[in-house]
Amino acid sequence: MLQLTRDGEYAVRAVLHLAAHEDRVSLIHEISEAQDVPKSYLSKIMQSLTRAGIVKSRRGAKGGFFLARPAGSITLRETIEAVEGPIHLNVCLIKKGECPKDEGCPVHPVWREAQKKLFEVLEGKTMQDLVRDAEAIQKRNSRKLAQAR
Amino acid sequence: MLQLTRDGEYAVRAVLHLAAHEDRVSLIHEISEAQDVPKSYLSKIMQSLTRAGIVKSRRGAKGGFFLARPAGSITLRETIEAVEGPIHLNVCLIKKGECPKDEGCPVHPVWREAQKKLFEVLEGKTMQDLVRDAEAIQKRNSRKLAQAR
DNA sequence: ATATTTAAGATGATTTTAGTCCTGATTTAT
DNA sequence: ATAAATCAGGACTAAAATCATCTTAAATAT
Ligand code: SF4
Ligand code: SF4
Repeated sequence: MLQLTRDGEYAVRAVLHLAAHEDRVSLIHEISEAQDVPKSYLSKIMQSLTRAGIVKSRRGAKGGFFLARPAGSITLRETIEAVEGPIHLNVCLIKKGECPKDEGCPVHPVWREAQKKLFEVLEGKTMQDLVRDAEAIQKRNSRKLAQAR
Repeated sequence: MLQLTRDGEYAVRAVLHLAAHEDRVSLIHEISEAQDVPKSYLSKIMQSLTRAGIVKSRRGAKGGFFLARPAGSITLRETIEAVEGPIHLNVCLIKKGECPKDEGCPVHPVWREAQKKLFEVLEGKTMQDLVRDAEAIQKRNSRKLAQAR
């Protein structure tokens, strides 16, 4: 359907939450509530993110999740690909020869270009950028609210 | 999975075939063989394309399919959307409020930008362009073959 | 020890994908 | 008129993906 799955969407929310609270560990329960993601589902998402090396976890009391690397080094693309697998807008972008027509196909280069542009956008924003953007939006919204009273 | 479905891929192949043979009607059977698309599946695809006003059909002997409009006015985007429905890279792009968090979400604008870039690419090539590109590729390939002998 | 917290795997309902097949409607040729 | 050709529409299906949930095991702090 050419649309992000819940896996990808939830992964972004979770990593963004960790980036916004980089100073401490966050619990599944807490992320789930704050980001509106089903708890047991989120548990699976976090496992993928951990295996992908984007977040780290500690089990047991005082355990939880935290970023494995600085928020400024984590992009939307890698967060999504950590849970959805590599993005390929069309089968012919998986690898050469995956579509038997790729050599002489005039549409193939168009998909390559489209995917390149998509990646540029998804790699252009780090989690740090997004946390800052969120703060700016918050500020703008409360200013608007103040004006409206 | 953030990937084009067979519907979209087959639709593009079919419309491209019609664009490359704009002077005459093409049969399901013929498109199916030339473009390597299952015949009965293609039949459904052509119905969607007809309903979307991209191709026209004539039934009966001497019937078949042909472009409803000049190849230069048909883009990849509309061909794909004719069979897959409107493209939305994430649910929040479906319409305002579809995701309850969209107002304060820092990721939302990123998806808007990504989709805009995708559309620019998919609208930047018409079927006429693609037919010409295909011819150019053909010429290049046969020249290479001649050199190699 | 015990309470807390993640890891891993099994399970399952629903939807989407990727097709097939059959019947009917329409057009053309004879 | 009739037969042949060709698309239109709908029913049907198998397999995979999506979106979860639940249970048990392992690790950690106190
Ligand atoms: S665009 Fe061309 S190369 Fe890519 S899948 Fe379609 S036919 Fe194959
Ligand atoms: S990116 Fe933001 S607005 Fe879009 S679906 Fe995710 S949370 Fe909602």
